[in-house]
Amino acid sequence: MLDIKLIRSHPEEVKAAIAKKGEGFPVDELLELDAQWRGILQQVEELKARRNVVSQEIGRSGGKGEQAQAAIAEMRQVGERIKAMDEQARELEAKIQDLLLRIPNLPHESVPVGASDADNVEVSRWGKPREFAFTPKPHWDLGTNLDILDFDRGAKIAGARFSVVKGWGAKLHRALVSFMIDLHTQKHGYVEILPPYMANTQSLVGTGQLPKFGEDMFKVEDHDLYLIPTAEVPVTNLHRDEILDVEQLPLYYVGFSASFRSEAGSAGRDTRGLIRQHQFDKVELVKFVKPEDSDAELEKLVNEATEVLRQLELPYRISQMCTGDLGFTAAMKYDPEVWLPSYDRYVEISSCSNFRDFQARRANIRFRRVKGQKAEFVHTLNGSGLAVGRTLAAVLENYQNADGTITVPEVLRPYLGGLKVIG
RNA sequence: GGAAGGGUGGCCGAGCCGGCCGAAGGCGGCAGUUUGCUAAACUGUAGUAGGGCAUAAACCCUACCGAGGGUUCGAAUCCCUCCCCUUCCGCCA
Repeated sequence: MLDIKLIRSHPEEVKAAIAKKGEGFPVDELLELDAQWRGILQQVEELKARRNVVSQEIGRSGGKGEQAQAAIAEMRQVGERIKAMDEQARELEAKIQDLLLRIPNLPHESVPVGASDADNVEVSRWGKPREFAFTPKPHWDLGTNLDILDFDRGAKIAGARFSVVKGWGAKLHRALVSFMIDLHTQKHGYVEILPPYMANTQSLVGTGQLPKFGEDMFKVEDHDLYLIPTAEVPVTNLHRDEILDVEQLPLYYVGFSASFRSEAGSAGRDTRGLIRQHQFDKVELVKFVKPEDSDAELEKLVNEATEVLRQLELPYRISQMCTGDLGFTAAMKYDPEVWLPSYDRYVEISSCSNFRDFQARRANIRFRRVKGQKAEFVHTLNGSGLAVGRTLAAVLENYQNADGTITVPEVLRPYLGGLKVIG
């Protein structure tokens, strides 16, 4: 959410910044409603001030006598007007609030301007895609042949885009989770969080999934609950409506959870394998920082997320999202992408964003620099560290052998009882 | 799911037969006084949000006692609905 005061004072700048994201927004309509609201507010507050004064007089006089009776009759009229105007003001305010919640975040000044993912900028590469002496198989074939992935039965149980991970595959998956969480807690100083897998409307408004993107989630019937599309939601909302001590910052959390996405609008894309599922596990990094630190914290976050790939020795590159590909909530975003032989290209395996105060304003997460001073909004950031299903796919494909077996990456062996090869 | 009791300022806690209650008192906070330093004591001070207001300070107004409605000239206080917490019972991993 943007600051309405910023929009009032710099409407043209706001419009221009939104346009860079390739989106339009009725800023003028919003300002018109805002002006109406303030007009009514002034009038109704005057009436309330008068009613307060007169009511006190009535109280002092005991409500007896002609004068008091007249005052009571008059205030009854005033009360009617107040009620009607309050209703108008409420309606306007609700509209304004709804509009504010639908305005995208403004891009960071430094983000390259572009229309789509075609204009994203590769900022770095690490490792080299392996040259296979044989034709590499996609992970869905490898996994099925080894009987560690079962897509048919996943479909039987729950439908398309669900899968079952089995035996050494499940163990390898669990090893990846432990490895990632251990790395982030032990080396990067994150606090481990196991959050609720469902969240209420307010939480989803806080991180920006609602009100605009309800269709992308699974809603629980008869409850104000959604299956979380990412641990970002519960973990960021840990501090909703809180004022943090400045000494607490920066706060680093590593949340682990399943993530549930309806994938509405992705029909026909990535239909094979683990790449695009309705449910996948993810290790998520979330930071709460002081505003002046968030730019540097984003760089650090990308480095922490990709440390997983370096230790797994998986080749990757980092793309910086252009203004047109930032999405609704991000001011700046880097996507680490892992090399996937079956796709013959780099595939997104993480997404690291700086939201600045966009989420903090929605979720009302603040901090106080000095006691007695006004609280300020924190900046929030998050990034996958990493998406576990995609990492599993990348490990299977990049570590496959000619005979269809999988070599276990060095760093994972301690988690698998020293196992060197699956198959 | 059933029964009972609760949700008041940073925290504890009074008020709850309607008006002088933004709200006693205590703790904590902040600024002073005293003191070689600390502690203690004493004095003073202090909520949040929105609007007036394009802007700093000041000032004024409005709202806020879990949330939303209602009654009333006037609601922390009365009525209704909902949410949350605690305890007991039932059920359950």
